[in-house]
Amino acid sequence: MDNLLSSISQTTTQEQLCTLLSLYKGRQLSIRFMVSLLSREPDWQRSLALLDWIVEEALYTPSVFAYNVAIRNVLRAKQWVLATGLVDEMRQRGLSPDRFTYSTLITHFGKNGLFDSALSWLQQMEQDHVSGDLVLYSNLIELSRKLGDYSKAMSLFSRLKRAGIVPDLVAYNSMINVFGKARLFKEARQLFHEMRTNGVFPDTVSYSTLLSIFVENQRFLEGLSIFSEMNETRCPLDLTTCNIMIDVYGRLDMVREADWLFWSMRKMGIEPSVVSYNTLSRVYGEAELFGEAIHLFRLMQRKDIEQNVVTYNTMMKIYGKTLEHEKATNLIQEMKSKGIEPNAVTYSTIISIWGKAGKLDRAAMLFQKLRSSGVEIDLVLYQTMIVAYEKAGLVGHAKRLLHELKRPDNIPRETAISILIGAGRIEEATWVFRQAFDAGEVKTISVFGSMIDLLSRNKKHGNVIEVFEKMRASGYFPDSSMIALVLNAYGKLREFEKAETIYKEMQEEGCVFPDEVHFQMLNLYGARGDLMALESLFESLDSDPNIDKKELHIVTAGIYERKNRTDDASRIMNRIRRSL
DNA sequence: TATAAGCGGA
Repeated sequence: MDNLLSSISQTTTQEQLCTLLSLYKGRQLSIRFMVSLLSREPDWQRSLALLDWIVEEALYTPSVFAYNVAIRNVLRAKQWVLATGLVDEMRQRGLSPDRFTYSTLITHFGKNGLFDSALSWLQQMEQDHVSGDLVLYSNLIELSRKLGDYSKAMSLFSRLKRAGIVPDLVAYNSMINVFGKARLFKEARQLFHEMRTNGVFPDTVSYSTLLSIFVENQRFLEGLSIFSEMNETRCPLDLTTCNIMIDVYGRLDMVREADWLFWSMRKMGIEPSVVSYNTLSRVYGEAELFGEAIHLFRLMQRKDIEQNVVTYNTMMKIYGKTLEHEKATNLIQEMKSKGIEPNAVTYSTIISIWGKAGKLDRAAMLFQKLRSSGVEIDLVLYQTMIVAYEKAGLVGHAKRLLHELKRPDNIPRETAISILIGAGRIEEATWVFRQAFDAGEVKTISVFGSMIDLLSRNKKHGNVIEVFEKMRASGYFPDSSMIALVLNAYGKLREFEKAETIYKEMQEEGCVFPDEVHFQMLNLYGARGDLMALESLFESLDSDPNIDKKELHIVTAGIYERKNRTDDASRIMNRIRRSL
């Protein structure tokens, strides 16, 4: 046997392999041997040949294990159809896929962006009563999170808990981020309680995650209170926490505190990183402490602290504020000479500075050069140039740039769509969106979101639904603001059934809605004149502890009033008085 | 599993 194993190498041809294997025809081969054969085989085509050989020549039914290895091999080669075929084949042989089969399938499909397929495998797994494990669900949650599909992450999290699995610290921390990104702050905070109930204790990352969520949403005061809670519970600070807090203090104009924190980091045993220096520079810049900022920049160089493209971009912006555009320009040369490559941020900063300094020709020339040189032009860079033209009164040039987005050359179509949306160009945005969607180029959930936003603002209800359906067809879940807009569009088109379906479907999936979405559904029932459904939804919301009761009663009573059902309206309002 | 920089006007 060992002989056989060692005589198979990468260069063995298909024919040689068959000849070799035929020597062993009829011999009893152990499962272990076959699996090791399969595992040693990195070439998916040959691994399939081996599997066939095992079946046909050795008259041996491969085990689930052997199939799992073969499936893994073809998946590594991105042979999705073959993998699916292998699962069918194992079923025909009376073998049931186990948790490793599903785990392999789901992780590979998911990591390659085939999210829909990954989820349908998950569905099959649940149908087969194979329980997924924490690792599998965590992987899927992480994937959804990275794609920005927070609703799907919530759905997976609720499935995980329904499967009786207790999430671990990493899973909880992921979900704090998910709820925060979905702007469900109350739910994000509640996770801290749930964690403690399950014996999982929030750590520095848990707190820093929540902290950064508040910062992202400009809720700096809540950030401060999280920070003090962190200190009260004696949760240790680390580099990231300090960096976030320097930022928070800066945004609250508490420069002295930012300064103090930065300079006491070393005493706490935390070495400030380039991020700490960059953040403090920006804080100085915004407080117009230009001397301090420049001093810090030089200090980094004197102390041989790594500087990066962010350091230079921040400094450039500061020179822009002090109207020293020559110094800003010189920084580009200086960074290049140090081997730091300028990026899209560098270019949009300098274009904006030149535009304000009246050097529009210089800005336009640079922009042209960037476009033809293949540097990735992103949303802000493109918009900066448009804005620079507009400010100089060159409206024609600005319009030409927008018009060129209909046929983007070296600009990704998703970027083109976002720019057109930002400029409020509905027709062009819709047109490019359709083109890009048909070409399979719309992969970012936020593009769907901002399309729906724009169309909804302009009362294009039919188009809202069109984009929404395309998004669902791509396997993405809508977030709560999208649900609100879609419910509204269905209502305007008097498609109440469809609205109800979405609302219920997403809830069954385990998505959490803010109160407004529930209230909107109540309104739709009212608009349809379905008072039975209205009453029953009202009752179920009334018993939900997470819903603001006072508002619920006011909204429901309002609906009854509009229907001239004053008795019902006062009945609802009376209940609020009773409960107070 | 958490952190830094660019537009600009709603």
